[in-house]
Amino acid sequence: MKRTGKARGVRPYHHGDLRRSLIDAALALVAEKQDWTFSLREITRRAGVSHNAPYNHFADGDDLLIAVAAAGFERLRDHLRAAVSGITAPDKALLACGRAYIELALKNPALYRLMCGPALAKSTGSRPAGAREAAEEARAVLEEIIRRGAQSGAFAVSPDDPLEQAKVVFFAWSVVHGLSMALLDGFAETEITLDDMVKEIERGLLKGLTPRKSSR
Amino acid sequence: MKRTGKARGVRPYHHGDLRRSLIDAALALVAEKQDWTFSLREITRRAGVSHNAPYNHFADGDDLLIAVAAAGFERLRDHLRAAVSGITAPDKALLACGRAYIELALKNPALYRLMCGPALAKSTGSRPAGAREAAEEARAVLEEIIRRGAQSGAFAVSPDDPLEQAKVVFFAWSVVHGLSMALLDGFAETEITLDDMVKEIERGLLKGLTPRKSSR
DNA sequence: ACAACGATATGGACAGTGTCCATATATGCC
DNA sequence: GGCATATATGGACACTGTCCATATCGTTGT
Repeated sequence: MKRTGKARGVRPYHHGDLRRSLIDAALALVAEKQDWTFSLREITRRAGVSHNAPYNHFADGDDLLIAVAAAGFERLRDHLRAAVSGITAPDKALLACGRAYIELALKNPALYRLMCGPALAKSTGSRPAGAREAAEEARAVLEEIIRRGAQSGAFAVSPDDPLEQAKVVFFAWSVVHGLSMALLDGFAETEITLDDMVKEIERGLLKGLTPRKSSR
Repeated sequence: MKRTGKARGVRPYHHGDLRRSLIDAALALVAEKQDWTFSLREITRRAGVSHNAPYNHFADGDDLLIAVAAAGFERLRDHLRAAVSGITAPDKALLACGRAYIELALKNPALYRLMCGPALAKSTGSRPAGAREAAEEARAVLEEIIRRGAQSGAFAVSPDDPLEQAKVVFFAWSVVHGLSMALLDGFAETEITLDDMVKEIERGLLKGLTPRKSSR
């Protein structure tokens, strides 16, 4: 059963796929403790390896956490794709996308915070391939919706101005991100449900606050 | 000059106001390193005290960080108040408030992250008086603007429905928070300026995306 | 004024941590 | 087969958070 072996680099090694095992162990710890201040050694204990094993796959502890965040973005991407698949109306898709995003963030707050914090905070250069990539693919879901809405005339966005579309994408992303974070932070003093937030997205993002037929 | 001493509890002590000194030292470290992973002992070194001194004022390291976050919210509150003072038109005030918020967040990203992370993440009970208080006072600035806009008819919000107003406040806060974070996270692939964001707030929050005179 | 007391700071100690180094062991290629 | 290299292990060290006992100062009651 010897593999001809072209040194792909990303396959089971001596001890199995330890890199993946470590990331999974860390993901489990984040989910359990809702925190990522656990020690690197705790991860190795859970994975059943020596306390020095990670250094063959990660530069240091932060590097491992970045990889964990990357895994989180992959999940987000898949979740968003699944949520909007089959929905053709841009406004419906936008709401479904926002709902799915918030849903996932609230399901594992610590992981979401981890994704937003350390991983993205560091200079963009040092991020492993998967992280930036998955994050951009997640955003691509939203981009596609905005683009379709601009072309169909459902959104008040010029279909021929990519920069304007990019700004709207940025804004829409910020809205759901902000909603998620504000809720995570317990910033909603009043009881606010997921449906309330979707309604607020509809109201605030689609319709705006300025009266349609002003009384002036 | 002896004070009659009614044990107010919040005045210079034996060694001066060490509690405040420690918070200031930590604030300085956060600003310098743009990170809060430094050790408690490093703070004590900078403050010139023993490595055990903090334990007379804080339960543990996290407790100190929470106090640092509280100090950050006080700054934010003051900054917002200063930014909107004297602006009467609700829509102008809203934009000025958002601009000031983002401005401050971008000036010290690490502090802003700290405020949003550990401090607010923990259960609301354990937070020191100042934190929640200052955060609510900061939000009160926004609440006031929304309330005025609702009453004057500048915003499409019922002036008699506090819950509706609360939701709009929540949404508006989320928007600026999300914009700040998205920018901090380097999420804007295209070059986006502060003015761009204010314009996007105006467009997205006030006017909305749905065409006014739809072509349907 | 003075003594007793509580609050505040200090130094010592200990387990746990991150990371370097040298060493062992498996894997892939010839 | 044998060798280079990637992968895992154990030892070591400085550093950290936090507990404990001790020293010092401020306040309060009398």
